[in-house]
Amino acid sequence: MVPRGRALFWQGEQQEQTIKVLRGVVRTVRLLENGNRQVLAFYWPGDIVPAHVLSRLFTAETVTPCHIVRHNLINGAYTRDGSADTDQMLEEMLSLLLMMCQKNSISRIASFLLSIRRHLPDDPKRLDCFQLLLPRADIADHVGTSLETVCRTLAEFKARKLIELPTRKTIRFLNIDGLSRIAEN
Amino acid sequence: MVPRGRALFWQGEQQEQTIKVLRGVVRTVRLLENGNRQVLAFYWPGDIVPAHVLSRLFTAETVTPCHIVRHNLINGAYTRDGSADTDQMLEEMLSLLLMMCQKNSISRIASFLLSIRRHLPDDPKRLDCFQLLLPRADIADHVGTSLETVCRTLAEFKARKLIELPTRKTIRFLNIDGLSRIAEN
DNA sequence: CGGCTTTTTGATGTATATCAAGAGCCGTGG
DNA sequence: CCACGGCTCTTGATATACATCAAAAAGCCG
Repeated sequence: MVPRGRALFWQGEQQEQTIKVLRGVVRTVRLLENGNRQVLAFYWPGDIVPAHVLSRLFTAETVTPCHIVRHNLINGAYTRDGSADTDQMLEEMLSLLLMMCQKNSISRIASFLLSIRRHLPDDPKRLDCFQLLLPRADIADHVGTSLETVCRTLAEFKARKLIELPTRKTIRFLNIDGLSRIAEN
Repeated sequence: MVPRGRALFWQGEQQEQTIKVLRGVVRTVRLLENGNRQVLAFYWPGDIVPAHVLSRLFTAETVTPCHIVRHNLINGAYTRDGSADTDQMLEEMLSLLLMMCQKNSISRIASFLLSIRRHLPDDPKRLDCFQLLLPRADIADHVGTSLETVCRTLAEFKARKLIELPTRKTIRFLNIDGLSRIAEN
């Protein structure tokens, strides 16, 4: 079990591994010259972090406490096609790029919510609710705004009855179509 | 010779080729849902457009009249490692991403100018001047602003004596360090 | 020389960053 | 069990960079 906020590898250190997430959430991050962070992607239970292709460019960190398995590429029984990892990274970067191309943050946040929806674990306490595991700052650094804007946008979605936020880390989706329309801009 | 404004391949049509630029400039472009364009990259004489990896996602078009050679991957004498093309595309997407992460367009445009500087052909008529082959709209769609902002920013660089613009399509760099400082933000 | 495209510049409105202060939540330790 | 300190989050006020609309100027080609 890896506690939250730990680095799994650092930007620049070459990895010969692949990391599978069993429980929790992992993020890949790049530290920018101007001091800002860019979150490339989040990895959910079942996802694979292709460490050997990412590690040159990104740092991986646990967003929550995590269970992970490291697969050694050299001698381990590694079944994946080598190009699959590169393809996955390409896909991640493309989807981030397309997100960044959307002009206003409201549609970026809407499409982000839709994209993570299927991954969120149920909230045992509440019906139809999910645990929104990510801090606002992480969302902001992924979609390219400030965390204040994330807050305000979520508040606005709530006001428009697109979502509910029973607690800060709990979300209920009320109107998926409405969110989709906003996401399309 | 391919005239300007022609498509070399269309987003979605699978290519089994690679395209080498001998003269002129090529751009790869993606049409976005909201009607906007995103220019992924420009290709200068000597550059290779890895058509077989890009063509699923991007369209390639000539920015100026071009001389190109198409290399067939299947039976042609193709010396490049297959993964080199994927790597190149990754690099292109990463550099675009990092560019989009810079918050203000002034630094994006500064770093863009610096990045194309070495590729620009000399202007035979003027000393120390280069032919700025790209239309403002292409620059805008690459760095993610409006073409008006590109104009104003160039005008500002001129006012600050960082560059000169003897004609619309001619540029002289007066203060590279100054531009670099702006690029770093 | 007209007519077309590209570029420039101006005026205006707006989204969002930034600064700031307060509120809610959580874990630790008394 | 409560109290305290430190986080994260929320909300407000303000400033500003930039998009957008519009019109004029410059360059280009037949």
